[in-house]
Amino acid sequence: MTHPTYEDDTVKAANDVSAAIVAAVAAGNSTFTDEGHLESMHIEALDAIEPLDTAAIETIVAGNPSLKRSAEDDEDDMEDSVKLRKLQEEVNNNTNAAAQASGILSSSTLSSHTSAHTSTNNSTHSSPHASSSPLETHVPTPPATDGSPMDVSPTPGSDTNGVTTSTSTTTPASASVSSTISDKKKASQEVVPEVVAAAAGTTTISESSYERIMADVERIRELAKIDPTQLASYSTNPNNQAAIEQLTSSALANVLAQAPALAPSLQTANAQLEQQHQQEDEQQQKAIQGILASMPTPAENAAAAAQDSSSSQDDDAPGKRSSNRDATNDERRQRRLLRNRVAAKECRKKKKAFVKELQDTCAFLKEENAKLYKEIEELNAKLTLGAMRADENVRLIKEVEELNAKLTMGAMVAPTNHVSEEEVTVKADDAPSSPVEATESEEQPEPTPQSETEVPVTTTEEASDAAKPVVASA
DNA sequence: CAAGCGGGCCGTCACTGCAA
DNA sequence: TTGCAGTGACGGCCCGCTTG
Repeated sequence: MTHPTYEDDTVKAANDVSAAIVAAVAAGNSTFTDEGHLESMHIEALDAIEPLDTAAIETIVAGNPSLKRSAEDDEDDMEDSVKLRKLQEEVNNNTNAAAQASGILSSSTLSSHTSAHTSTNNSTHSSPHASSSPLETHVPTPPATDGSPMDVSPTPGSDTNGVTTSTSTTTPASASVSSTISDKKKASQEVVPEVVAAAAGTTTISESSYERIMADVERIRELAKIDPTQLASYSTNPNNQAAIEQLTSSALANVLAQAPALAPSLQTANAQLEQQHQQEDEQQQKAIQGILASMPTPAENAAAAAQDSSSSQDDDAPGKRSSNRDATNDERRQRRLLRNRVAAKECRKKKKAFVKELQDTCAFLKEENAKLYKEIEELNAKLTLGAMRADENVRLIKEVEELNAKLTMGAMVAPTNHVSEEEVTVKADDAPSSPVEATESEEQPEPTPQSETEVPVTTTEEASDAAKPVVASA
């Protein structure tokens, strides 16, 4: 797992220490309970296992339960596995973002800060198998963990559960660490508090994640009681780099997932960068003004004026109209050209900004247009559906009218064929007196689309009943 | 690998509008 | 009227890409 934004030396320094820890574990010194172990370790043992490959390291680490990551955050748990993949995706994203930021900052004086940040990440995110150096076991300050056992905020020279967190100040052998690594460590330690502060002040790390991280840190510290010289000796073997990177990837993903903590620092860096650019522009303007001011010296002006048989007066400040009168034609031309160069630059700059703004506006309008088109399509679809329903209603109404007409026709025919004269007489007595009432009573059972299906199955008697008033009125 | 081509950047010229 | 800022136009140079 290589992070392109990390400075190679810094990564190497961090990986060197981590690799040495892994090597020491592989050599059998997996339980370090006190400082005595440190002194009792043999460098020869480390030298013997330097050619250790990735598979061997994983086998050894897997065989030691105390070194193995807990099941809750290992691949044994499918859920965590999925989470891990997500975290790794976030890591990639954050790495890209950091790469961009680093690329931006690399051109400025802030590059050292950026690289220090990233290197700090690399050192802090190590897994127990490839733990970071005890020289820089700086852990993000836990969010309000009063008296919590997880509160392992690093204090140089302080011990937590008897584990020395900073061998650079407590272990005499640390002096033998290579100067290159020491320089990198110093650079990292200078910036670590900023990151820690940013992490503690601006981000909210979930408790589970924090516990996982702290568990890693604890394991790291247990493994970290190794002579730095041994670490350095192991780290010199390039064959171990791949194994180190592979082993650090898991814990790295855990902590890098909290990378938003770096956002405030990156924003600050960007703001500083913009401020620096403004200062550079101002300096450039001042330089140009200085050139303009220095070009027509009074002596030269006097000489030129004498040649031109014109009066020689004291030169005024640049920009004043009287100054150019005293300058020679060539001087005036040079000054004009210089001003025009600057003006042309400004104009092009302005033009580019304008074009960019236009492009942004165009992109925005395109997006907005697409949204509106989609909305129009939706509304048209709704309209079409409504029109279909209206047509259906019209069709149903017509059908009802036709059925009513049929009923009417059937009723007109029915009395002559099927109804006896007596019934007609009786019914005629109950019939409404006026035709208006007859029509109203007929229309009373207004057929609805739901009742429309019942109309065709109306019996002849019902039909005749419905038609009786009509017959009576007729 | 050299030639051609296109794009970007820069310097310069010419012109316009504004202000002293 | 004069100086100056702003800007379009033009040409030169450089760089990257494509092509034969």
